[in-house]
This record gives sequence, structure tokens and C-alpha cells, in this order.
Amino acid sequence: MVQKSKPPTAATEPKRRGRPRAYEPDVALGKALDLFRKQGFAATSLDDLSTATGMNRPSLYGAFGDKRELYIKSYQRYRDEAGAAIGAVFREEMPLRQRLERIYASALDIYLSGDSGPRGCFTVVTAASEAVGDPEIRAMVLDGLTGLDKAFASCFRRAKEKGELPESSDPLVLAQIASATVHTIAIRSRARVPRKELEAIVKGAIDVMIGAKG
Amino acid sequence: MVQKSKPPTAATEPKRRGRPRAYEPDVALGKALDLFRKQGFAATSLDDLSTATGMNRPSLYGAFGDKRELYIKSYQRYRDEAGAAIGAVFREEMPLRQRLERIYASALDIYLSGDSGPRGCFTVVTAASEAVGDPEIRAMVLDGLTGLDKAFASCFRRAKEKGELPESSDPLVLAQIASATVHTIAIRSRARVPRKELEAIVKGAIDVMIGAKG
DNA sequence: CGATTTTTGTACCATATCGCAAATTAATCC
DNA sequence: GGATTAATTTGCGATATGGTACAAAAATCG
Repeated sequence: MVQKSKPPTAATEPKRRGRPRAYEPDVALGKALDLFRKQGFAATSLDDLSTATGMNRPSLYGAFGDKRELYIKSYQRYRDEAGAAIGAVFREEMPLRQRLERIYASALDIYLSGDSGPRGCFTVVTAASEAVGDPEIRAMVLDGLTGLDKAFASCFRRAKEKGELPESSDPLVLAQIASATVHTIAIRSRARVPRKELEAIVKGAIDVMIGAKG
Repeated sequence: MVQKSKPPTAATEPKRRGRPRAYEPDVALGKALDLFRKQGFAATSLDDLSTATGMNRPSLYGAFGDKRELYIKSYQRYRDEAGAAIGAVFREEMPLRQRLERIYASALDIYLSGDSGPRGCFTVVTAASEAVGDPEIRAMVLDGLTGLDKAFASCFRRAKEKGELPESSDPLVLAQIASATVHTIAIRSRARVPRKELEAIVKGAIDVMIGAKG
């Protein structure tokens, strides 16, 4: 039940008072996230989480609260990471097609990762499921969905201004198709559709969005 | 623990031998399906299923097998129903736009139904989740996904032949966008996005697919 | 070193869960 | 009516589950 034996890594120790933690909260949360992504909320037991994180249940509870809180914190972490990944692509300057390709590539990287099979998208695979019954999770899911829509919308708006899209194009509509494409590969990846096929879907969608063919 | 007190409804009784069933398998499976759609596999207990179907656990077990088998049978039932609904739309002759509108309308009917909140799509919300770990479910999910793709593809192929689409259009690509649109509304409906918004997404997607604007 | 603080480890509790065995009930067949 | 068949009902049992109480451990502070 030990995660790391060597003393706390971070140099910025405010010299905590009592017995030092045997785990690093960040890596523990990462492990919890992995499990929740793979199995969902209900199918993941505290024992599972305990062995995966290397923390025993009381420590888990003390650090993150009960199972639902841990789930929400895991989801928050996932969203932060995913948001950072696509945010990076948005900040760089590049042609529309390339930007889209990069976004979908990093989405696929996220969805297809995992030792025991692709884990898909947290939002789509498990959070959406919990969203019906849990208002807090629902709010996060909605926020994630509209966040993606908006990111794509601004992306297309910018492209249109730069003349990369015909004047007749509607950035909001294109954004929803772009989001839908993200959603469809998220679902398909969970069914172990091979990356090649997912990339083909992405390519076709990009062609349509850019107006190469329709 | 009684589902119906009156004797078996169906006129086609082969005069079964022993004590008559107190339930009708069809309605029981429907109730099970409702629950699984709402809660997913792991979060649905046999007790839940028992009270919902009006059958006690041994009867449930005798009729449908263990929980996983019941889940698979429920999913099969869902697919049969959904397939029948869109199949009906495909058999009729009508212009492309109208056909697409009808398909999405019946999809929304399915996704948004439910007493305690919209239940979304079985395939997307729960089956895809189980698909990673269960080959049989995965096969069903894949079958459902490609089935939808193919249905849309033939739809667009027909439309192209009839001159409803430009010669440059690729039915396979359009089909994948059409499927992606189904997937995105399935996910969003689970997050309680109102029907109006979902219909707007559908309308935008149809416009792009038909080539009205891009 | 002793007191204090914080975390860990063990053990536990109440309940839920899945599945099944045995007895009971209700129908048909002869 | 008695035998047979099939479904129901009750209840059990082994295990899993989420959560917590409590003592031991490991650090800092004075």
C-alpha cells in the first residue's frame, strides 16, 4: 500500500506538520481517473480505487472525499488535461485544415490510450451517463459540450475572416458538425474501431467542413 | 409481485403445461430495458429489475438468464425497436431532406422519452461503455454503428442517383456525418439539452449534407 | 526527549448484491 | 382426482460494497 517510498518530491514544501503522505495526490488522482474512464462510476469500487492508487480507503476518503467527490475531481482533472491539449492547438497560428487535423489527432490520442483497450472520452462514455441523475455532473458535461462547440466556432469564425472559408458558410453550424465528429469518434473508439478508420472519418468530415467536397 | 392478474392475453396459446406465467415476457423485458437505459449495467441491481418487472429474482433468472444476459436481451430489444423505426422511414419514398428530417425526429423521440428525464441512446450511453470489456456487447455495438452508417449511405446513394445531390458528393462521407449527427444528439439529449436546440443542430447538419450551405 | 499533528493501517459495521435451493402454487394431462 | 409440469415465493448464503472508528506510525515543534 505504498506509492512512493522516497520523501516528497516537490521542492516547495511548506514543512507540513504530521506524518508525511505516502502518496502524491496528483498521481493518485490520475490513477483514479484511469479507472473511472475504463469502468465508469458504478462499476468502480472503492477497493478498485484503493489498489489502483496505492492508498487505502481511509486515506482516499480523507484526501478526496467520498466516491462521488472523487469521481467529480477525476472528471475535472480530465477536462483540465483535455482542455489544455486542445487549447494549445488553438493558440498557435496555422491554416484551418491543419488546425482541425491537429485537434482530432490529439482527441484520438486521448481516446485510444489505455493499457487494457481504448478508453474513449470521459464525457461521452461515463459522465453523460451520470448526467441525467446528477445535476452537478450534468452541469460539467454541458459545460464541456458547449465549450467544445465554442472553441470550434471561434476557430471557424477566424478562418472565415481569413478567407479560408466561403462567405456563405456558417461557423456555428460547422462547429456543431466538428463537435459531432469528435463525439462520433469518441463512441467508435470505445467499440475498438481501429485508428485508421477513425482517421478516415475525420478526414471526410474535414473535407466537408472546409468545402472541398460535400 | 404481480404484473397482470388476468389470464394470458395472446389468443395464440399453445396450451402450455404447468403453472401459467404471472408476467408477459415482452412487457417485462421492456421494463428491464427502461431501467438499463436509465442507469446502465452496473448501477442496475437485480432488485431494481425485480421490482420494475414485477418478477422476483428467480423468475427473472429463469426467464432471461443472469444479469448480463438480461442486459444483452434488453439491448437486442432496443435495437430491434430502433431498427424498425428507422427502417419504416427508409422503406417509404420521399425526398432526401424529408427523409433525413423524419429519421432524426424519430431518433429524438427515442432519446428524449422517459419519465425521469431523457434516456438517450442505449448504444451510446451504456452499451458503448460495456463494449470495451465485453466482446459480445462490443460486436452488437459495432453492428449497430455500421448498420446506421450503411443505412445512411444507401439513403445518400439513392438520393444521388435521383439527382438530389451534386455529382461531387460522396455518400459514404455524408453517411458518416449523418451518423455523427445522430451520435451528437444522443449525447446531448442525455445532458438534458432541450429538444429545440437538438433540432437546430439537426437542421444545420442537414443543410450542410444536402449542400444548401457549408 | 516529549507533546502535537497528520497520515496510515487494520478492523469493523451495516447493508447491498448476485445467485440459487427448496418448498409452494397453479395449471394441464390421463 | 392424482400425476406431471412449470412457474412462483420465500429465504438463504457467500461475498462485495461504501463508509468509518481507532490505534499505531511518522513527521515537526518546543
